[in-house]
Amino acid sequence: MRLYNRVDMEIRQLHPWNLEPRDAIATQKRLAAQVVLEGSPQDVRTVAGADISTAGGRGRGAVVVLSYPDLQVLESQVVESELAFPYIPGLLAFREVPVLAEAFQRLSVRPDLLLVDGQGLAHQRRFGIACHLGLLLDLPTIGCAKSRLVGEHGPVDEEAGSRTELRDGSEVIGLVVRTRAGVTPVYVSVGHRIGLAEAAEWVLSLCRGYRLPDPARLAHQAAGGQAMPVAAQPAGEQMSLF
DNA sequence: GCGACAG
DNA sequence: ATCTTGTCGC
Repeated sequence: MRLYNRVDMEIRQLHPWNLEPRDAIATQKRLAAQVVLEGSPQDVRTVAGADISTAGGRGRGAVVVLSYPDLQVLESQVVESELAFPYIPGLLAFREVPVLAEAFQRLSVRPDLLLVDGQGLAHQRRFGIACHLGLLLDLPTIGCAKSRLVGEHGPVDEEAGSRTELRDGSEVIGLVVRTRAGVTPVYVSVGHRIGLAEAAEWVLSLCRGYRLPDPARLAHQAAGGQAMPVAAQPAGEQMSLF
C-alpha cells in the first residue's frame, strides 16, 4: 500500500528518520491537532495488526492483515532493520514507525481498519504511535496497549467486556477494557478517524478467547514476540550433548 | 529533587 | 521489549 495517501508536505514529517528528541516532541505537539477523533469504520472486510519485537539494537516489525469477521490471515509482511532511535517513554513511534512503515509499504492490500500495539490518544501529547501510524497511512486506527503510559482510572469489573474511563485530569483519553474474564485489562484509545466508544467495540469484536485482539496477537507472533516452542527432535536425530 | 515511564 | 521453568487452575 502507498505510505502517503495525502499530498501534503507536512505528512512527511510523520515519517521519522534522524530526529533529536526535542524535535520529535515538537513534531508530536504540532501534528496532534490533525488527528480525527471520531468516526465508525464502514464495510470493514480487512483489519490489520502491527507490532514489533526487538533484539540488540535491531527490530523485526510485522503487519498482519486479517479478514473480517472471519479473522483469517490474508497477508503478512515482516521487515527487519536497525533501530536508530532509542526507547523513550512518549517517543516510541520514532523508534518503531520506520520499520513498520516499510512493512506497510510491502502490503498488497490496503486494510479497512488498523490496530496498533501501543497507545493512541492516551499519550502525554495526545499523539501515541497509533495516532502516528494512523495519520501516516490515513487509516481508521485504534491504539491497544498492554499497560498504561499516562492517565488514571478506577477498577474494572471482572466480566469480559467491562470498561472504565482512562482520564488525564478531567479529560477522557481512553478506556481500560477487560477483553476476557481473568486477565489484566488493556488500554484502548483513539488512533485516528474513529471514536473512542467505537474503538472499544472493535477491540472486543476482534478478540477470540485471548487477552489481546487477534490482529495484535498475530502480529506479535509474526514479529517473533516470544520464543516459538522448539519442534520436537525426531528420535535418533537428536543433537549430541558432547 | 523524586517518582513514573507504551514497547 | 527481553532474560526464562514450573505451576496453579478451568
